[in-house]
Amino acid sequence: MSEQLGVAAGLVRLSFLVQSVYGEACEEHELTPPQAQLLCVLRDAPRGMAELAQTLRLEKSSVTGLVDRAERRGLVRRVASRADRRAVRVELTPAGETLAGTFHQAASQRLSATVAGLTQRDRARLAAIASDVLEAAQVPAVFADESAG
Amino acid sequence: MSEQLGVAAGLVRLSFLVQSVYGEACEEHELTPPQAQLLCVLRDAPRGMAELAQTLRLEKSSVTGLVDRAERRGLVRRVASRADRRAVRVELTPAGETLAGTFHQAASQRLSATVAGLTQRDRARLAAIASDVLEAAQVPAVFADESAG
DNA sequence: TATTGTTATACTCTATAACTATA
DNA sequence: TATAGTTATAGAGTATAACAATA
Repeated sequence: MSEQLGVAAGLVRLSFLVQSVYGEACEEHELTPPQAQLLCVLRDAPRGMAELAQTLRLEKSSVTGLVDRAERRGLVRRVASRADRRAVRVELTPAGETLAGTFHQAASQRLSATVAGLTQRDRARLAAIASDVLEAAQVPAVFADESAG
Repeated sequence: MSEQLGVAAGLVRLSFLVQSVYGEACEEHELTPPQAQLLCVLRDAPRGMAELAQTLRLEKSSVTGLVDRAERRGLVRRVASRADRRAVRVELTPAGETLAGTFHQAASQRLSATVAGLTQRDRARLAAIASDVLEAAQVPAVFADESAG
């Protein structure tokens, strides 16, 4: 039995653990974490480049490169907007949609396994507390929920 | 009031939030997240390169570069081992020690602020549940605890 | 003028493969 | 042979600054 961590250290270490598990799911699907994030965001709906920059917390020029590489791999495509001739909408290709779905499922399973040792009650508490924190922080939904909840 | 997330989505989104807050503390101190992690690990004790690779989950060659850049910035230094002439020990310089300390404090404060909206009881539950998960997962301590608890 | 997006550039981070030196 | 660490190389990711095109 190790000592009880403070909440700050607990959050940091837990987040590194989660990122590590998420990264394993990425490797399994030959995705880098930023690419996986991109696909997961686009699963919800197509986005413009500026919108992606805001959601992913990146500079516009970084999004250009990220989308370039995903497009080169056939996972997303740029579609010209008809309303605004400056703008593009980035959307998943069928291959990207499939990959995004299987990735999301695999990541969810790995994360569930990571907390499988907790009691049912503690898992519910963890989910509830996380929801509270996220709601207060107004975080963009960068990973979809698919719980029965 | 948004819906209650499932535990997998809650963990992923929470971890992105925490990484983002951690990243802000990094920027404030002109550190990249991997550099900050390196300093925080070395705060505990000097380490060999192979040991660092394991703790940070990086290849040895990646650690070489990370330590190179930190050393160039005067934050760490390589000290030849006397027991094993192949080996080096990486340790914090005084400047690195100071920076590591103020970074850790700043990050802790930001994280505490992030969960300040929770009840005292929920914060304690979150810390306890995180401890349980981390203990089960055998995670290396990449961010020190300095709570009273 | 403001916004959308790209290009040019530079640096950090990371892995793989091949290497040196020591154990 | 195995281990500790570095070098060479290549690619992803990121930011800043400057730019083009459209609103």
